Formats: sequence, C-alpha cells, structure tokens
Amino acid sequence: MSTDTEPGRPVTRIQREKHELILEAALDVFSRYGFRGSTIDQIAEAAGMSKPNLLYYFKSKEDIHAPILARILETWLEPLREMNADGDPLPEIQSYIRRKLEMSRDFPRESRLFANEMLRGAPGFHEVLNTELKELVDEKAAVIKGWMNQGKIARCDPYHLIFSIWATTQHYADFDIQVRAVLGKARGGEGRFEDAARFLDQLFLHGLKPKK
Amino acid sequence: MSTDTEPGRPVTRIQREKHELILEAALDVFSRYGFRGSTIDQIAEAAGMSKPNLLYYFKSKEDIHAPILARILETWLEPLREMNADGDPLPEIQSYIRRKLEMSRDFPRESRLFANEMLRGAPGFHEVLNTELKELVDEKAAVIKGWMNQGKIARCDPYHLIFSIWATTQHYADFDIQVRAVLGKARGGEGRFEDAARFLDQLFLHGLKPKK
DNA sequence: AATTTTTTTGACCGATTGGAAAAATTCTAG
DNA sequence: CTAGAATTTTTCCAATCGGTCAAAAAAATT
Repeated sequence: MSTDTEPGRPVTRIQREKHELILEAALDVFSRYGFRGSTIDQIAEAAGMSKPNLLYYFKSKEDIHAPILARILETWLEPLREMNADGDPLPEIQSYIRRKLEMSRDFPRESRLFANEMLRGAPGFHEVLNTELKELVDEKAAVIKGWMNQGKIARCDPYHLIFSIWATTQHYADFDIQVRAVLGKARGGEGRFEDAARFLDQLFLHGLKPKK
Repeated sequence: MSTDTEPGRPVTRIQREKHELILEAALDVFSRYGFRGSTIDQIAEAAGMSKPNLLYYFKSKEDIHAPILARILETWLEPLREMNADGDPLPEIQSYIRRKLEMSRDFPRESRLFANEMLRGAPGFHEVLNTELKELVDEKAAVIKGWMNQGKIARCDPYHLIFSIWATTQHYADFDIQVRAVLGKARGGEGRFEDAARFLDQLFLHGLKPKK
C-alpha cells in the first residue's frame, strides 16, 4: 500500500523525465517573463504537453517556480564559497571572476531568472538574502579585508568589490541582447566571453591608469 | 471644429496632469513586474482611478508602456553622449561613471524597467539597439581607443569597458534589494552610493593590485 | 490475459485579463 | 444659465488566467 499517491517527488522513470522536462521548459519561460508574466500554458507548450498534464506533475505555478529558484540560489553562491582565504589573494579573486563569468556563459537563463526575482523585490527569499547570503558575504568580506591588511591587495570596500564582480559578470547573461547588439556580428560571437575575461582581468588588477 | 477628438496628446491642464499621473504609476508597476506581468487594473489603482478612466487617456497597455520606454532610452544614453573626446580621459570616464551612478540612485525604477525589457529580449526596440545605440557606442569606443593610443589610459577593450560601467552602476538600482540586504542596516543607508562611488573610482583607476 | 496503477486528455470552473460602449457626470465657454 | 465638450462611471464582453475533475488511454504488475 502506497502512502503517497501524489507524484510529488519523482519515483518512476517517466516521472523523473517529465519533471526535468517541465523544469527545463519553465526555466526558459520564467527567465524571460518573470513569475507573474509567465503562464502555465506557456510552460506546458514549451514542454510539449497539455496544461492539465503538467499540473499532474506540479500542482501549482508556484510549485514549479520554487524548486528552480532554490536550485539557482545554491548554484549561485557556490563560487563565492569556494573563494579560499588561504590562497593567493589576486589569483583567488581572478578565478572567482572567471567562474562567475563562466556561469553567465553556461547558465544565462538561470541568471536572468534570478535577476527577474531581484527586480520584483525578491518576494519569498528576502529572508535568505538577509541571513544566508549576508553571512556568506560578511565572511568573505572579512577575508578580503584580511588580504588588504596584509598588503596583498589594494584597500577598498570589500562589499562593493563583490558587488562589482557580480554586476560585471552577470551583465553578460542579463543584458545579453544589448551586449550582442553593441558588439555586432564581428565581435559578438562566442569569443565575447574571452574578451570579457581579458578585460575584467585588466580592470580588476590594474584599472585604467596607464603604466608609466 | 476640433480635428482631434482623441485626448492623444495632452491638451488641457487636466489631461496633462492625468497623463503624468498615469505614467508615474505605470513606471512603478512596470518596473516591478515587467510588461506582461503588469495589469492595467494595477496601474489604474496606483494612479487612483478606474480602469476605463485610465483607458480614456491611453487606449491600450502598450500605449502606456511605449512612451515610458522611449523616454528612458533617451535619458539613458545622455550621459554617454556627454562624454567629451576633448576632455581629460580619466576625469571624463570618472564623471561618466558618477553620472550613471547618480541615475541609478535617482531613477531606480527607470533602470529596472529597462532591465526588465532586456531580460525578455528587448522586443520592439531591438532595432534601436542595433542602430542608434550601436552607433553611439562605436563612436565612443573610438574616442576611448584614441585615448589609449595617446597613452592617456591603459589599453583594454573599450566596449567591455563601457559594459562594465553600465553593469557596476545599474547594479545598485536593479539589485537594490540584494545590495541593501547584504550591506545591512549599518552600511545600507543612503551613504551606500557614496561608498560605491569611492570604490568605483578606485577600481576603474587603479584596480586591486597593491601599491608597492 | 486480467487487473491495477500511472499517465494523459477533454471538458469545465470561477476569477482576472485587456478593452469597448454608453450613460452619467463635471467642466467650460458663451 | 445653458449648450457643448470633456471627463468619469457603470456595465459589459470575449479571451485568458490558474486550477479541478472525471473519464480515457497507456504502462506496469500479477
């Protein structure tokens, strides 16, 4: 006798597949139109099934959205967690930037979904920002401050440093259309991420002041 | 005999006022939920009037959205237009950054509405990006390149430099909730923009490499 | 093959959506 | 004050929204 008749968590092969299919389609839709701007019909069509069929696997729109968002939050913080206090400061920061940039390249929809949530005021995970995220950033800001005290990197506000890394890297996912439009066909190809990596290395290491 | 019975463009005092009132309310709503996620009812309520009354002034949702977006586009490009090829390179770039940062501080809703449009792929002003915006950026990138050739600023990709300025400054409007959450009550007050300005000056001038 | 379970479909529901139409009201100019 | 214009409200509509339900179809189990 099964105590769980709901297909809540994937059990059978087909359930696992459809769950993944739906989440994939939902990521596509949610990342473009945000939660309110997306419809279940849209997601169902993108997943190649009917709306009632989709609702057999996820019993509400929120139930589709929540797990996607939760997974993104974890993925998003991982690179920062990996920043090692015992490593060489400049290479640590550089590789953090590189990792974040790779995420914008490889998971642009995730980045846009996250941005969409921010734009509407992050309802529902306001708490996560104020606790989990803040604690992590506080910790890493302290690490960076330590590096500054050792004279390993220039003095600056570590919080705004982290913001600037987030901003510059996520820009290539969130404003992808603009970036590609401005770069044009010549420079707008896949090579743009390597160009961006090179530029960000220069910016964060040396800034714009010319070497004399 | 009036040839224009439609209150398309404001004519009377009351029309000018209501137009402005509606656009103001719509900016609030659109900037949070995007075009698709916003409803006319929401905007009407925010403007303190009934939906049919609002539709007397703007005959469709698109008709409210379009002028707002058009105005933002112009406002957004103005600071870049003001970057003067004959000025001192580093101060020119610094004041461009400062101006953009002030816009994030003073017009955060405009920034978020713009970001929302980008996220959904900028339908409707794709052309503007590929022509007007691209031309302006091309022009300014050439100016920056000239500065590099004169040895006035360090060599780097001028396009990605502009992107990084856009990204770092707009971040404070678009991700405002996250920024304030991470900074906490102590550092998250209005002073955060001055802190950001100081940090960005450091970053874009000198980067992170410590002075020896 | 028969039965049970899982998956899919179609028909439907009340609420909300963008918007139209017309009546009712308010304002304004003569 | 009154006629005409401008503004607002009331009522309404078809389409779409998120979601339910029962029946049909397909799989899995026996």
